[in-house]
Amino acid sequence: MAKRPDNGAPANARAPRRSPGMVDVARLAGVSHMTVSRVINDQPTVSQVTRQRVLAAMSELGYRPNVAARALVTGRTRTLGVISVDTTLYGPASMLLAIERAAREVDYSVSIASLPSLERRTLRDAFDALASQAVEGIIAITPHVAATAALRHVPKDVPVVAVEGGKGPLPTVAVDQYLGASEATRHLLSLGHRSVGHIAGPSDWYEAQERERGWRDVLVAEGRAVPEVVRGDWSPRSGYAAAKQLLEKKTKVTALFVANDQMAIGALRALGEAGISVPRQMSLVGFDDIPEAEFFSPPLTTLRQEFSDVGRRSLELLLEQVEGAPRTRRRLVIPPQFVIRDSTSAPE
Amino acid sequence: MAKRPDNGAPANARAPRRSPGMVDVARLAGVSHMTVSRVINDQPTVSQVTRQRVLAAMSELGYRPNVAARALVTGRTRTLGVISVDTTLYGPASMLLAIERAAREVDYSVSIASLPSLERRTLRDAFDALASQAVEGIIAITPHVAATAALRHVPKDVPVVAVEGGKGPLPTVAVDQYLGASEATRHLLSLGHRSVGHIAGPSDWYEAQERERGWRDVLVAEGRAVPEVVRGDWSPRSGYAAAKQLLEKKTKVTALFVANDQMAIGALRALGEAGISVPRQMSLVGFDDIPEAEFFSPPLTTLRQEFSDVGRRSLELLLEQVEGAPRTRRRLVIPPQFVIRDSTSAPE
DNA sequence: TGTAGGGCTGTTCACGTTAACAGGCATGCT
DNA sequence: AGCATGCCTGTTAACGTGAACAGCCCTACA
Repeated sequence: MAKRPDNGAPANARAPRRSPGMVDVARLAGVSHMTVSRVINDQPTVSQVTRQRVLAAMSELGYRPNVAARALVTGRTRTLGVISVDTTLYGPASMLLAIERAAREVDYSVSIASLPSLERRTLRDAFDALASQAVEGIIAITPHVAATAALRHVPKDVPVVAVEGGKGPLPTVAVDQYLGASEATRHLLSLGHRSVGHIAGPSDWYEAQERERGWRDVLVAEGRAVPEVVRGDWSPRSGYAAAKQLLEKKTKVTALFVANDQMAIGALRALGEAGISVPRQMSLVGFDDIPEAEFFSPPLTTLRQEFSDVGRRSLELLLEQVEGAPRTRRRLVIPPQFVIRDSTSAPE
Repeated sequence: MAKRPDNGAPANARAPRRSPGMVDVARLAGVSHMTVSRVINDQPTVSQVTRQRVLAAMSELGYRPNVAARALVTGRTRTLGVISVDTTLYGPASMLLAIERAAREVDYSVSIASLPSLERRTLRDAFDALASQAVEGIIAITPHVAATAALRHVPKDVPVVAVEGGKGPLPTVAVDQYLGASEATRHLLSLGHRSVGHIAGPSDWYEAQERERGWRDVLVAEGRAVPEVVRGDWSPRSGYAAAKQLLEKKTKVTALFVANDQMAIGALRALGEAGISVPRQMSLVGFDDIPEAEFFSPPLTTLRQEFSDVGRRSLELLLEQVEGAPRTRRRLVIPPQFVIRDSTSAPE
């Protein structure tokens, strides 16, 4: 791209010696390059003495197998890709971490591609970036319904596992958001609250939809009023704004189910500013159990998602496809864990 | 590794057709594979008509360049590696995200390797994992002093940039922790506090050391008493424990500089439980400005680190090395930004 | 008209590895 | 002794791409 002269520079300090290859090792060990290959790949048909000699030569030369050459001939890269939304969020970050750890354990490396926004175009870009690297499989942490939908229109020549995606044709790992939301709502009702308000996540997120649905269904089933939903974008700031907005409404409520912990801390702040005491005047339940939740004021009742579990499971599912059976259409659902702390109580 | 029969299965539904290569495109377009190569690499010496024909053939066949073959012949992989500690923390996660975005923009892909613990052995493993993939450069987000030290003993054939590492032989990008800590401490003193307590981070973290040093130096310079430090591990829980421990000590203090925001929320909780009002009876300053900090009760005065900036800069530094000059020994220091909110005030 | 030169295209080779097959050399059996 | 067998090792041929060089044709100029 950049035009350089590239000719008038005789000072070729670029590559004084290129890195040693199998032939170099072979020469030093007095064997053929093929024997070196066999040693590297742990094939049993090499005598102990030869193996030792080769090993010695390898370490003397600081030999490293050339992955490109290997990939070229085997057609396998032992690389996996992870597509993820904003990896700054606690959930995606934890999953990514777990995936990488588990992958390295079985000798796969992990490439990442983040998703700046939620357009379909963007998912394609991320997918292509990964596919161009010849990853052998992709885990898509794409909680937007739009993104999950876009996943269906993606080339089928590379295995994909969706995490937290809606129901689709792909193997999926997800936490049971609906169940968690139901539990939260039922818990609040059982404490004696007449109804429960809801600060929801962005409407195009699968998780937000499910949590809202779980909440709504319980209220309806129990014959309670269903207050109007206020919506945030998962950020503490939006939770703050949502709670403020909620307080201005006529519909008074004594309990609030907030779709994630970050918004909950914003809500907590807004409630504090309005002089409303939690849980005395308002009960609050969050979702996620981020490490901070236990130390909110008051400590937050919430639903714990085992993100690292989700990450590990999604990798398992992916490897199944990469190494084995052609198409699994499994959907793995992991229940969240209800953690009761001090932000919920009976109404005054 | 796994022994399969692999012979008695005539149903070879494995690879009905292998993916098309340059020769296939070339044949379809009626040119040589070399012309296809030229089109792909945007070389100007291809006529418009030919180029169009090749392009058409490529898209008809769904051709994707084979990165392995390309890497084999060029010796370049256009892959970068990021080694990072616990990417669940807000800082590392933000940097990783910024790095990936910036890298993709210039057509590099990013592989990750996490660091389970802080032993030197582990850093070597991570480094090796990346090096075996033939990454062209590595960004090491390794705030442990031990890890940074270990970085020195790493093969020199691949460019490395250290992020938040101590002073060493490597190019480095870091936030000025010392400056931030000084500012925080001076701010508290200027409000009228006699001295300032400190909840420090783990002693083997470079950032923790610098923040402690900045705090201590200001106290000493101003001739104030230097209270004993209590140490946490960055987690909210440890901040909670540290604050509790601090309250039991005889040395009473009216202001506290906490080494990060997560510990600050733990401390806030402990203070709350002890009936100590912030900022009336105790002023508090954190570090990082995580998104939640603004919504603590009360909103936290803290030092903002522009993590995405750090990430972007470190990538620039790395690319300089990868693509250009042989050895930069630059150290880029970014000042943090002091954000005053409601957790600090004059003492009662 | 001859020829130099530029624009465009093709041929050949090398990159470092694994797959497939071909031995060589003992050993053990008939 | 002859031959099969098993263990170990080597030879050769891909894999798909880019670098280097060679050559074609057409134009411009002497």
